[in-house]
Amino acid sequence: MNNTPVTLKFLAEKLKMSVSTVSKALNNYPTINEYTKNRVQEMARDLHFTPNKSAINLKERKSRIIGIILPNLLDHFFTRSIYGVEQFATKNGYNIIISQSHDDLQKEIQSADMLLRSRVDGLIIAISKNTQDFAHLNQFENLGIPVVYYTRNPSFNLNCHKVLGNTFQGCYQATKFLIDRGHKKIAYIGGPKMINFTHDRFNGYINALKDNHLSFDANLVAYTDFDRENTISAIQNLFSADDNTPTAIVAFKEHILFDAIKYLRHIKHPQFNKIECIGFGNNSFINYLDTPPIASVEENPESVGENAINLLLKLINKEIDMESYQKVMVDCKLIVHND
Amino acid sequence: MNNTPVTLKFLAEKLKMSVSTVSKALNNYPTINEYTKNRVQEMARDLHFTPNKSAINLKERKSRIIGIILPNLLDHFFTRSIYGVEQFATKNGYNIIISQSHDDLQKEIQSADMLLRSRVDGLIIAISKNTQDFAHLNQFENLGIPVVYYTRNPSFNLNCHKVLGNTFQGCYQATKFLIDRGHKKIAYIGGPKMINFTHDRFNGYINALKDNHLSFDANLVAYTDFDRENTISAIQNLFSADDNTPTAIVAFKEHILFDAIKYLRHIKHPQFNKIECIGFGNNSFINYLDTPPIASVEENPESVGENAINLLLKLINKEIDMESYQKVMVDCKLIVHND
DNA sequence: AATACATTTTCAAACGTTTGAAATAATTTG
DNA sequence: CAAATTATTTCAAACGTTTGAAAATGTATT
Repeated sequence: MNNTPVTLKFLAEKLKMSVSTVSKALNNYPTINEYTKNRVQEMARDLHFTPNKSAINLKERKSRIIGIILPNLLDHFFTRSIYGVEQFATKNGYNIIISQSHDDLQKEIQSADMLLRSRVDGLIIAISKNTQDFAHLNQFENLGIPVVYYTRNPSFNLNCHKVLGNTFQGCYQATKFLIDRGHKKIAYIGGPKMINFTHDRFNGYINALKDNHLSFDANLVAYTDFDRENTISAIQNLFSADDNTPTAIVAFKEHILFDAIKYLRHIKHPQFNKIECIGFGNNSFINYLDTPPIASVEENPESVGENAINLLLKLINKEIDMESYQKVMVDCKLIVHND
Repeated sequence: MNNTPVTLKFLAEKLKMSVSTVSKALNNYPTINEYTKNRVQEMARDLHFTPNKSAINLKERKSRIIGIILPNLLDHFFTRSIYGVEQFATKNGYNIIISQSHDDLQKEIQSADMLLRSRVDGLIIAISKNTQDFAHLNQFENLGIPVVYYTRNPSFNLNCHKVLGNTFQGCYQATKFLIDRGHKKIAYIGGPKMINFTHDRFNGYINALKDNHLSFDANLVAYTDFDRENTISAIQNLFSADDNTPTAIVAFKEHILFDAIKYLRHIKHPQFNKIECIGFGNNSFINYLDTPPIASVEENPESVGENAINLLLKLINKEIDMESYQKVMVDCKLIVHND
C-alpha cells in the first residue's frame, strides 16, 4: 500500500546524502565510511529497500537470467534436467526463466523472442521436433548471447554447442545386457525419425548385435512416436510372425514397454511375462508393475542439465570462446531391477 | 558478433531522425506519418531491432511478468497447473517465471526475493510445507503487487486470495462411490497434517460416511507423508487386525495406493485384488497396472492454474480490489476406470 | 599555517525506453 | 497571402541504478 516506492533516491533524501553514496554504501564500496555504511544499510533494511532489477540490468547491460526452452514440463526427463540447471545457476547468482514450446515451432519462436527481449545472458534449449530453421536462435549468437543445445539438437549442424546423453552407449549397453542373458531375437522399437538421437540409439543396438556376432533382422525393428495407437501397431507388427517372435525388446522410451507388456498380456501371448525388455527412462512406477522391465537405461537428466549450465556459464564468462564449438556427452547408466 | 547494439538511438542515427520519432513509429502512434512509419519499421526489421525489456520495464514501472513459486516440478499436479497459467498469461501478454522452493522455506524466501527484485506484476504461489511466517510474501502486497495462493495456502488466514481444489467434495464423492458399491469398511489414508487440505479431505470422508449412516472407525484411518517407508507402515497398521480389515481405501495421493497394492500382493493378502481403492491424482500409469484403482479423483490442475491466473489478472487490472479477498473453489471429478 | 596527502562524498553521465509539451512543417481557409 | 488549422517531428524529462572523475573534507607533515 506504500505508494512512494523505496528507491535509492528516496533513501538518499531520508538520509540527507547523495544517491551515489547510498548506492556505494549498499554495494559495500571501500571508499565509503563504515559509519555511513551502517546508517544506510540499516535504513535500507527498515524501509524494505529492494533494488530494481530492471534498472540494474539496463545499467549493467546484462540480466543474470538464463533462459531455458524445452518442449514441455510433463516429461520427467526435462523436469529432472531443470534440477541440474537450477542448482548451478543459483549457485552462480543466475536465475532461470523456463518456457515451453509444446513441441511447436511457432511457440518456440515466440519463446525465443521473449527471452531475447528479456536480454537473457544465455540460452539452454531442447528444440521442438519441427525445428529445421534456426534464425530465431541464431539471433542470440549474433548478439553475443551464447546458446547451448541439449538433448534435442540440430544433428547435422556442428557449429553449435551441445550437451547430449550418450544414447548410443546406453542402447549398446542395454542390447549387450540382453545378449549376455542369452537372447538371440532382440527387437528394437525406435522413436520419431525426426528426433536426432533416434538414429544413435539404433546404431547402439546394431553395433551391439554385430560385436556379438548376432545377425540383424529387419523384422525385429519397428518405429513409433509419442502416440499410443502407433505404438500398439508397431508391437503388433513385431509379434505378427508366429515363428520368429522376439524374446526381448529394447525401446527408445520406457512407456512404450508398458504399452507392449499390456498388449501382450491382453492378447494372451504365451510368454508375455517371459519377454525381457529394457527402455530409456527410469520411471519410479516400474516398481509397481507385475511384469516390470528387467532393466532401465537411466539417462541422468540432472547431469545433462548440470553439464549444459556449466558449459553455458563458461561461455558467458568467456572462459571458452563462442566460436570453439563444444560437444559434451553424458553417459547413460544401466539400472538392473532385481525386484 | 555485432558489437554495437541495435537500439532506438542507433536506428535514429541511421535514419537521421529523432529517437522519439523512431519509438513512436514502432509503437504505431497515429501522429507519425505513414511513410515514416514504413521506413522505420523496415529498418528495424532489417537490423533485427529487439526492444530492451529492462528499459521498458523501468520506464513503465511494470514488467509484464508473473512469478510462480511452487514446491517442485516433479509433481504432475504442479506441472499440469502451469499449463493453465501459461496459456492465459501469454494470451494476455504476460510471461511467467517459475521458481521451485523444493518445499524449503529458505529457498522459498530466496525465490520470493528474486521475483520481487524482478518486479513481477503478480505472484502465484503454492507454499512450502514449512511456511508459517509470511513476511516474505506480504512484502509483495505492501508494494501493491497482488498475490494469489493456490492449492497449498495458509489455511488459517482469510486475508488472502486463494484458488483451491475442492478437495472436500472430491473425497466425499470418492467415499460415496465406494459406499454405493456396498463397502462398509472403507479405510482412509491421509497426508502430512501440516498441509492444509489434508483435513478437508478427511472431512469429506467423514461426512460421506455420516450421510450414509456408516459409523466412523478410527482404526480405519492412517496418516503418511511423501515417504514410502511411512506409507508402508501406515498400510501395515490398517491391515494388522485380522478380523476388521478394510475392503476399500481412499488415499490422499494415488501413488500411496500403488504402494498399498504392492504391499498387499507382497504379503499375499487373501483378497489383495478385491480391495477397491481410489486416490487423488489421475496418473496415466494406472492403465498399466494389473490391479488398478477402481477410480481416480481428478483434481483438474489445469483448471486450478487457469482460475489462479484469471483472478490474478483481475487483481492486476484492478477489476477486483486487492482488499476484497477472494476464494475460488475448483471441483474435482471422479474418473471411474473401466478397463 | 601552509602544504601535501588520504579519506569520504558528490557530480554527472550513462544504460534504452516512453510520452506530454513544444516546435516545426504542411495544408487549408477566408 | 497572411492567418488559422492540422499534421508531423523533436525536445526534454523521467524511470532507478552504477561508477569514474571531481570536489570536499579531514589529517598529517614540515
